[in-house]
Amino acid sequence: MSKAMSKPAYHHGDLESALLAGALERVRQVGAEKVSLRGLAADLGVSPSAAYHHFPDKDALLRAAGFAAIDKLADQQELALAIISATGADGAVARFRALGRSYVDFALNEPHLFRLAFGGHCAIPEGSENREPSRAWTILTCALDELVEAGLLTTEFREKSEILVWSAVHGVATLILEGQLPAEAADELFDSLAHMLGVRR
Amino acid sequence: MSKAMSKPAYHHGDLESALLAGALERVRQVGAEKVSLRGLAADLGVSPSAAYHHFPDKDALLRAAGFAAIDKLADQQELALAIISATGADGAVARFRALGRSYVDFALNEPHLFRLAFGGHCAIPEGSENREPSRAWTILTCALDELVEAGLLTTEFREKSEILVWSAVHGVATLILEGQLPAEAADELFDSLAHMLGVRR
DNA sequence: ACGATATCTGTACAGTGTAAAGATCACTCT
DNA sequence: AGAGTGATCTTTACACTGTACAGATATCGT
Repeated sequence: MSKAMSKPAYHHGDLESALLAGALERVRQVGAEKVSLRGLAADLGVSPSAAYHHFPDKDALLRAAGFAAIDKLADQQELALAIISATGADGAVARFRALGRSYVDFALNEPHLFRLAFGGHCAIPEGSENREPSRAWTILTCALDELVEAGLLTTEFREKSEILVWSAVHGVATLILEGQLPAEAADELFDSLAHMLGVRR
Repeated sequence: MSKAMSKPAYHHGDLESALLAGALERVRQVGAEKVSLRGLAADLGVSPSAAYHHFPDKDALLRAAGFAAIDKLADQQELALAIISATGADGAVARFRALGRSYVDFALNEPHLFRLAFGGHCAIPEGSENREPSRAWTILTCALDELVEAGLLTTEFREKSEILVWSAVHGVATLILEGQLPAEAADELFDSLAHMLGVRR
């Protein structure tokens, strides 16, 4: 009943989390389409088909790794928020900007993880009414709430801003990543957003 | 010296464009990671390794197909512009909105092509100074010019809008496609953009 | 007409995902 | 404690993949 708790178990330890961690790291290094289940199993000292007792598919393993990557992105965003707070940079605008920066930095520093997360492997199960908002979403809404509290953003305009901001930041990250926009585009975008939000009376 | 011009050539016709068209169609139907070079060759009545006289790699073929997909997207945008013009909808805003719609419609109607185009297969060769702007870019800038001419967009704000608008539309398309945003998010985004641009004095 | 060259075939190999059946260990129940 | 149960892993095997290499074949320039 206990799964993947502590390190020593019996045959291997616990393969499930080892597979997940290994897959995540391998994707991080060489990209999702170049990781082989067999190679991963070999590195873990386990037989080629051992993984099938923990994941129905290679795709299922990669999907799990993709969700872990999404989580890593959220971690990094929270870390960026913590850092900017410690730095003492006052404004809610600074925090807001730091969020955007950390998002595109993640995309550029970990392109394989970013593509794994948003490249079709982690599509949501389709009929999902009870979809809890993703961590990225809640982090974003909190930052927007701060802007509203600071009087920098109209309440009426706030709700519309959610989708706009997330889409813009995500879009610029992927477009830079795929070479469709130069790297400087990110800062220009942040300028536009700040100008656009901060200028509201 | 002539490559891939007219239909009848000698052994097969011209394999190069047949391979490209076949790859594009197969990706369209089942997704890039499920097309096999061998299966494609078999369907074309050709030996397994025939493709290697036209493309150095399977990846090279897929990359070529990806660029074709990008072109298809641009085609669809121009078609959307033509339609909205014929409809007689007056404003530059309507044209602008039609562009956005066609972009996310393409992503949702042809998810596999969209992912092929922006999923890492078509990254730009890195050191590209003389990068001519993509068709999507020029189409977008033209639409923005129209908005400026119509007096709906400040010239000062226009330049910043380019990156913002493209990023936002591309972002919302991929986020919807990956299930991170509901389909209605696209229209809400367009509202935000229209509000944001049109409201400028 | 005749080489030169581009195009395609045949064969082969290493590597892949995964299905099926058997082995091995931890744990539970009496 | 001892037997059985179920989870975990191994072995073996199969169909399939991308692609290298050595020839065959048809086309074109001269």
